[in-house]
Amino acid sequence: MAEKAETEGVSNMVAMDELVALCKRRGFIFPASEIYGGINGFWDFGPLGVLLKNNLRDRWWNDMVVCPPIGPDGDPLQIVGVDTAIIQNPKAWEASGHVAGFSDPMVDCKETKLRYRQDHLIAIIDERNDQIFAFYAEALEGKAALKKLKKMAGTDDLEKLKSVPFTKIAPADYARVVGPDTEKKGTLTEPKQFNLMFKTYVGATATEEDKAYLRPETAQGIFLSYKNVVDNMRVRVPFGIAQVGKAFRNEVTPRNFIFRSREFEQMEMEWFCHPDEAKKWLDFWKEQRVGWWRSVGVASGNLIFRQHDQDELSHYAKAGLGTVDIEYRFPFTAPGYGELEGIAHRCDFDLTAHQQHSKTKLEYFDDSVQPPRRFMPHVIEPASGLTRGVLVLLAEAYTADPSRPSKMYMKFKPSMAPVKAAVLPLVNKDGLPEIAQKLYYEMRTQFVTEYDTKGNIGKRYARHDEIGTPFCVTVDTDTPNDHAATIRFRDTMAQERVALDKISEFVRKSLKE
RNA sequence: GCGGGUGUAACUCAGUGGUAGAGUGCAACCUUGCCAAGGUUGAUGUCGAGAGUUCGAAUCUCUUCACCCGCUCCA
Repeated sequence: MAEKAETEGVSNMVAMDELVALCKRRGFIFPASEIYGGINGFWDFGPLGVLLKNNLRDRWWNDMVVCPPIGPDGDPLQIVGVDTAIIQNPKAWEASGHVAGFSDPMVDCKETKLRYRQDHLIAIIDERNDQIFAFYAEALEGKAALKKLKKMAGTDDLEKLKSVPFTKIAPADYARVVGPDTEKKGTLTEPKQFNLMFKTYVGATATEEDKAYLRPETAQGIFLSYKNVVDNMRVRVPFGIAQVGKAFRNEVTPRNFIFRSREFEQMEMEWFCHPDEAKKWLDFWKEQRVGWWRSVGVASGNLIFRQHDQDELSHYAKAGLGTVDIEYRFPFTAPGYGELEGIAHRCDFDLTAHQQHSKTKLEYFDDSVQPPRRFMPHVIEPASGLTRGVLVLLAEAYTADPSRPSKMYMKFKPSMAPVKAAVLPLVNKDGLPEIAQKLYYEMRTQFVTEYDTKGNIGKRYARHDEIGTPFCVTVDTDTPNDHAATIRFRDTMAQERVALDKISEFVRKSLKE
């Protein structure tokens, strides 16, 4: 990957295996259940990883709920937070479309070993000899497809061919089907169901009637609590409800470290607004969110917007203004990009669905305008992966530097860094530890600070480079006399001498940037 | 799920049937007085797991698990 990235002119891109190794070695992220051989698609956050994740989460929560942005009208937006149950009434997932839509029947080709989504295929039926050709919808337009059709049909006359969705073909007829990438008949297997929702059982008896699901997205919990929030919290449309929490998906193929795992964490905010204002808010949140990612230290050049094509839109977004993704240039996608956050116009899909299924009125009555109006709010949803965000921060921070002993350092924005400062006595004697410890006791009450006396000073700097500590405070032999210590900056390795009683303030200021 | 690859110490890896190794890291002490310096000492492995072949398996066979790459999937 690193080589590929370099040839494409992408500089400073870390190879994933190096990043994964660092994450393990320095306590960011471990394979889950490793002593039992691991478990596919699950990862544990180690001591540093959880600090990093919490920093990102807290920042999001602060910028969404505690201190929401100023809106287009110049007033602060109104956003409240919730923390809903991971397991809800299973009917909620029927209403949301996940029970039906969260499973994609797939067919495999025994000949070519390729796999196809059944609903992505088109069947061309040759009525004269009962042959059926399966094609990828988009591949049908090519000349090669035409050529293949003519060849297989044994004639140039294609008038007799009929096209139907492949889902209409009964598996019993698959023996007559020629797969998309082969010329043989009968190589496709029966469709297999891939249900991406985790099932569980509520109650100790665990019968089919007790079946429930682990949420595949946190958003539904917000829609389910929407009525309670509106009824009890004096919120007025437009307003938002935010939530951070775990979600679970039985991904077909968990891949790329924590990028696609089966248990992950989402940061989602549902913004409820009048249908006529959806466009305005979609544009607002789009800019707001990409700006936010920049503010936590992601370089603009590694972020792009990508508008979803009509046919890839989620079931809830088909009718609306679409979905735009904020994508990041991950090491494994470079020079391309991978999804980090989706900003979707969910229309009134969810509230309407829950209103129907639950028979509970969810429409909003707005009497702040003349004449008063009743409507189902539309939803603009900025939904990002916290877990993916952590991966972005890690990939973004990894900075090669052959000139320093560690050969690299983690260039976290100081406010995101797991450890903000380290207090290091230059040598572990001559009264230095006592002074350093006193300083450490003061600093640790304000931000995550480590105190380290082990090994020579170079080794300690190197270790803190690897975990991305932005400031190392070194108490040296002059300190007892001048009551000052040096602050060593991670990114430049430069040093600045600062009075002991000003050091906390110095670090605190730097963290606000 | 399919195909290919990998799996040996915390990390990187050597070890092709005969007593499990190196470097780094880690721990202790000494030395050291600002960038992984030096010295002494020390700990760590069911060689991913299970079964088989063999007098004997890290090594050969089978099964399984995990990770990586490709396909597929990714609300």
